[in-house]
Amino acid sequence: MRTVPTISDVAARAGVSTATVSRALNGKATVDPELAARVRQAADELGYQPNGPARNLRRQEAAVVALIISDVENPFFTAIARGVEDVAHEVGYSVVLCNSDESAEKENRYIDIAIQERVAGVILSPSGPASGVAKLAARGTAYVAIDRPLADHASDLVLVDTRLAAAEATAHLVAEGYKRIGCLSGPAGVRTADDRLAGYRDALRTAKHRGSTRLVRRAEYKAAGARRAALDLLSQPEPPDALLVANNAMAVGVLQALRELTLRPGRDVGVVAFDDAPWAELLDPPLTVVAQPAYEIGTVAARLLLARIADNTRPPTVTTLGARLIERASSRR
Amino acid sequence: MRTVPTISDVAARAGVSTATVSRALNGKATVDPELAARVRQAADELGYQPNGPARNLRRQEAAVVALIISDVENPFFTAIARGVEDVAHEVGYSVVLCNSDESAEKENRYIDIAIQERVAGVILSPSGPASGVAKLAARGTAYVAIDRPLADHASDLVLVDTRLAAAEATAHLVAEGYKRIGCLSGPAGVRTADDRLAGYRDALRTAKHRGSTRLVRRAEYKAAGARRAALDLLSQPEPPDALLVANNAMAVGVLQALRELTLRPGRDVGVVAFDDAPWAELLDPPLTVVAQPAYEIGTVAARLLLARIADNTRPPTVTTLGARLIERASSRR
DNA sequence: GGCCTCTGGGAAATCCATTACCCGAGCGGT
DNA sequence: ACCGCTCGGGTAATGGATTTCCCAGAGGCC
Repeated sequence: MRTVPTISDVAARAGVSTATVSRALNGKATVDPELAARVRQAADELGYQPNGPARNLRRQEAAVVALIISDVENPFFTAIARGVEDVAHEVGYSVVLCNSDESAEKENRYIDIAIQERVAGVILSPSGPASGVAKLAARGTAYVAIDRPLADHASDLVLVDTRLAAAEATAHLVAEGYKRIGCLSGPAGVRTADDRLAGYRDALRTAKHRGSTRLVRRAEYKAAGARRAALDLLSQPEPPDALLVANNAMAVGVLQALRELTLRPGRDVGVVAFDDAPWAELLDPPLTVVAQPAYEIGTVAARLLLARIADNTRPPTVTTLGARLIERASSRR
Repeated sequence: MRTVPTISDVAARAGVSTATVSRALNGKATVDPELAARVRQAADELGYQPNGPARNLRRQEAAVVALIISDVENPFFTAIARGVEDVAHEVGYSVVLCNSDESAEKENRYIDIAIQERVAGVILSPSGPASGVAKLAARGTAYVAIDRPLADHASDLVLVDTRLAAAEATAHLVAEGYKRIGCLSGPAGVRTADDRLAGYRDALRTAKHRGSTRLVRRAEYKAAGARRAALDLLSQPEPPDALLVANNAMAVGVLQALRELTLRPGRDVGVVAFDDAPWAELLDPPLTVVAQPAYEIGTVAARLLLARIADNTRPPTVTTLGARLIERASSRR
């Protein structure tokens, strides 16, 4: 079992002190260039890699940001991850991605780990308002919430105006002549789900449509639950003739249900779903979607986080991005 | 700026030594239950969270495994991530997900970070045979390669018999009566891409079909390149009447191209693509796919890694999983 | 009762990089 | 020639948890 070289090994080999090695390797100004070169060479020859834990222990902070998202398999969140990563890397931070799976428990576990590892900051999509972020705040760890707001208003927030987007999507269905527009949203208590439902209701009210609880269902943000809910909605005596679907995964379930009932999107049941995906336009008919600026959410959140890492006393901000309705044929008769 | 409680604060409050606090909190056998309770209470009251870097420094290892994948946005890899996570969590390890983006440079960067942070082990899908894993081996860090083999045979490998799967898929197209079967594979040098192409050729040979380089194109494992390649392939004088497509993202590009050329999958051009996705059966016609056991790759790799963390002298193993052809209508005339 | 063993728990060494502090050499100014 | 300053670089303190080593006390045995 070979032993890993430490900074003293490098120092010995270069004939200098460990302090000089540290300064040279971290590019501190005041090191003779020739010495610095000798140090770098010694480090290379030994294959020296600084011991991260020791460095972080001393520095009291790791050049790492944690990104806690609720579903790694959802393209919306992976696009956010890309945005965060791109910005973080520019300034030498690494991103570790943690999957909370919509479970408050896993989310808390990852928050604890983030605190223990003394990461520089955390970006998270909180599973609920009673989130473990309080611990981050208590600790003074920088954090930014995305996609869903937090009960407290102590930190930065990056949101999408999802209520407005839902209203626009619904208004679009109204304009296309659908009469009994239904809504399939996520779990009660999940803010995006509540907002999308509220936006749907806003638009119905504006259009003087009669809403009905018979036209609304809520389910997990997943395909299976959405499929069951859609089957249920559509097999009623007076079924909806259009559906607003609150996310990508649910859209899959809804489209499965339509297929099982041999109903055609568009002609038989208008469909608009949240979140664009590469395959949405490959469907027949192509799926009308509300495209959320996922990548941008990531970049904005990352920049806010970096600013907050630099100065945690800055006042909290709320950034609200717009979503864009992409009209395709699934919402046209 | 409040100061974070340390183990000595807990020790003082519980009226014991730091050694006892450490033992109590880590569930070591030999601590008086009453004392242990007092320690736990003190820790709770102070909101004590052990300092990870300090712990890892002392332990010389963090209870973390790094998973380096080549594309976070590819459902194949996110499914693997789930598998790894599920197994790792059972035994108290955390998983950090790193996205190498098919770039050897980013991959190397993440390997360096993994080494520096002294993670317990690494699971990675190597971008190429000349991968930075040599550093892991030199360091004695446990690692497992997935999806693609490594030049050395020094560690565990979890693969899919992708050559066989490609041959089966091609044979299926032959059986369905397609005559000029083309192949769209990933970049040369990427092992999965080479294997899939080889399997395709195996099957043509077996079926006594004449292959032709005119029927083969290679592109990045992404939609855009695949779209261009497909347009190119299909606008030749004697275009293919069927295509084997080497991954999920490429399938999107191919289907876009078919749509642009108003060619219908199945009837006009048979299509089989690697990787199943929830939306594959929503297409019209539904897409025939080669479903790789992604989740299982993750669980198997994680278990191998844990075994190797426990004992790095165990002989290297190669696990080859099978893929399953799911016949849908896109490969039927 | 005396001696040995076993057990719980404390003191202090340890992990390794960073950095505060300090010292000596060299240089310019008078 | 001397003083003071700057600059490069060494010494040693530091961060916080774990773990080795050792001791005191309890209990068992003859």
